[in-house]
Amino acid sequence: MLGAAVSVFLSTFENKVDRKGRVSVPSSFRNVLSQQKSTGIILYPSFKHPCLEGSGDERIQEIVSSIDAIDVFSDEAENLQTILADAKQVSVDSDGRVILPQEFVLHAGISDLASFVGLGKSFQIWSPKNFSIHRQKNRLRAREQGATLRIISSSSERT
Amino acid sequence: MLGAAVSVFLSTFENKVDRKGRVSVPSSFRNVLSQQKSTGIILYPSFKHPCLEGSGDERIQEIVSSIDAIDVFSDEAENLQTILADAKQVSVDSDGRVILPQEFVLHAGISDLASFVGLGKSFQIWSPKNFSIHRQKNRLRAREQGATLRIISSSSERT
DNA sequence: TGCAGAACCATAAAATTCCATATATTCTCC
DNA sequence: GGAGAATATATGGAATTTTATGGTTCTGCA
Repeated sequence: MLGAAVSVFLSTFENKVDRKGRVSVPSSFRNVLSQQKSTGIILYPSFKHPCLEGSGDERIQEIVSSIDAIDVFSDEAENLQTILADAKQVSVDSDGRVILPQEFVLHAGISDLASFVGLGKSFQIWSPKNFSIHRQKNRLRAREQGATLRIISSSSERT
Repeated sequence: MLGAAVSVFLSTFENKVDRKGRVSVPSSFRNVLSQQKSTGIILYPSFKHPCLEGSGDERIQEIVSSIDAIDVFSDEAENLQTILADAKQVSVDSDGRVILPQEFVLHAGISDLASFVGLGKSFQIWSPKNFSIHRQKNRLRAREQGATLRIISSSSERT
C-alpha cells in the first residue's frame, strides 16, 4: 500500500464494468473506506447531475442528523429524506468490487466503463462521457472564478 | 545536505524523466516536504498554464475544509471539488523519486525532462521548453508594469 | 429449476520496492 | 591546502507485490 495516504477521496479513476455489473472500487478509495471502518458503500443518485453519489456509510448518519436539525417540513428536509429513500448500500467483495444496482446504472448512463471521482469526503460515479463534459465545464468556470485564490486566502487563517 | 535549508520551495531544478515516468524530486524540495511532515506530494494540473501544481499534502486538508465551509451545492464548492477530482497524491520512493502520472505528463507537455520551479509555499513542474517561454513572458510583463512587489510582513504569519 | 448474488481462482498489467552505479559534494586527516 | 575517504544525489534497471479484471463455482431463494 501507498504510505499512509491522505484519508480523503482523491483523483479520478476509470474502471470497467463487466457483464454482471461488477466494477472495481479504486484501491485508494478502499483505503479511505477501511480507515473509516465502513463495511460497505452508500450510493444514491445525484439530483443535480446524471451521476451517483457515494460515500462511506457514516455519511448516512450525518444526513440523518442534518434532517433532525432542520425544519421537518422544509424543502431541504425533503431533499435529504429523498436521499435516504433512494440510497442503497452495496458491499465490497474480497476482490475490491461492488455491483452497481441496475437503476443506478441507468440514472448515470453507465454502460461498460465507470469513472470514480474523488471529492474529498465523498465521491461520484459517472459514465466517462458525461464526466468529461462536466469536467470541462467546471474547469472553465473554475478558471474564470479563480478557484485557487480562494483556497489560499482561506488557508491563511489556520488554527 | 545543503547549508541550513530554508523551509520554502526555492529555485529551479531540471531533472530527467525516465521511461517509466519517474523523476527525482530535488533534494531541497524533499527537505521542505519532510519538514511539513508530508508523506507524499499532491499534484494537479494548473488551470492557467500548461504545467503541474505541486505541494505537500496538507494542502488537500485545506481544500477539503474550504469545501466544508461553503454551501455544498454552490459553484464555488464544485470549483474546489474539481481540484480534488483532478489531483493525485504521488508518493516519494526511497530514492527520492515520484512517478508523474501519464495524463499529467501530457497536460504539461513533458517528455524526458522536467523543471521543478519553487514558488515558496508550493511549486510547479514544467517542461523546460514551456517554462522558458513562460518565464520570458513574465519578465517582459513585469518590466512593463514596473512591478513593485508588495511584500506583506511575513513575521505575522509564522512564529 | 433457474436466477442473482456471493465467494473463489487465475492472470495480465501496473505500481512499488530493492539494488547498482555514476557523479558530485563534503569531510577528515595529514 | 590537498589527497583520499565518506556521503549525498541523480539515474538506470530488475525483482516483487498490488490491482484490475475475466471466468467459474456455489448457494440461497423465488
